[in-house]
Amino acid sequence: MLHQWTQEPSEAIALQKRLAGRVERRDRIGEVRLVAGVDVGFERDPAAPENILTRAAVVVLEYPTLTLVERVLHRAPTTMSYVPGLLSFRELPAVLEAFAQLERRPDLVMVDGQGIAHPRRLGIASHLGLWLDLPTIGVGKSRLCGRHDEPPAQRGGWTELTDRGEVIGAVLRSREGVKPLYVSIGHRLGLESSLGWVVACLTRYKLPEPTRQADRLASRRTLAERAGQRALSLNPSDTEPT
DNA sequence: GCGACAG
DNA sequence: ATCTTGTCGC
Repeated sequence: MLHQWTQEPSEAIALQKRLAGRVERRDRIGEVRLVAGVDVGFERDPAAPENILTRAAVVVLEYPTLTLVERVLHRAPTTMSYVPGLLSFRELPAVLEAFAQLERRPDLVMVDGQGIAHPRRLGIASHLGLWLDLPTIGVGKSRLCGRHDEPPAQRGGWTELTDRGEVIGAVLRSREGVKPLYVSIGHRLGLESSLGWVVACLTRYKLPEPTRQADRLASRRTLAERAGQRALSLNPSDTEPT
């Protein structure tokens, strides 16, 4: 499947403004048995180091056991550079290709990035939710916009993330002693429910299992890179043996 | 005009 | 996001 997305900032912004009105901020979700996690990473093309490849990772976990049941890693040429606020236009094409390769359709999707906690209320989690017509949640590791107080120190504590007089998300302490997570509505789930699902998928780490597993897959070193690392640790010297 | 700015 | 080794701490 080929998705030729707009690379024109003005067009992308206009589209975001139109789509934002279609995002559903209330619960519209059925029984959850499969939860997906999405994350994207980048790597240099081994064949042509001057080119950068986008790596879209999607994992599907069974709920509530959080057992991995499926995973897809899709590589595609990177078409657009990173522009704050237009992340989905850079990463979604590859993510959609990955979803197309999935055998099972998840009931809920957690995305590494913002949902409506975005200048035009259409972060990558919301954009993906609309495209797939699935409930989604934005789970970001840092802030794009909005203001907030420091969330309580204990696990599960959270404070509101507000912007222009509107609550656009929550800043959640997913683990003690670590930077909080930025949770926001993606699509078809309210904020309280979104927080509930994220907390329900937390184990012993900072990230909930869906995005943590997707993270591992997206940033996993390639076989060649791992071979290189082994060579380095065995060869404290400089050049690689040929 | 001056900062801020998911990944 | 990615480039990168060791290091401080539970």
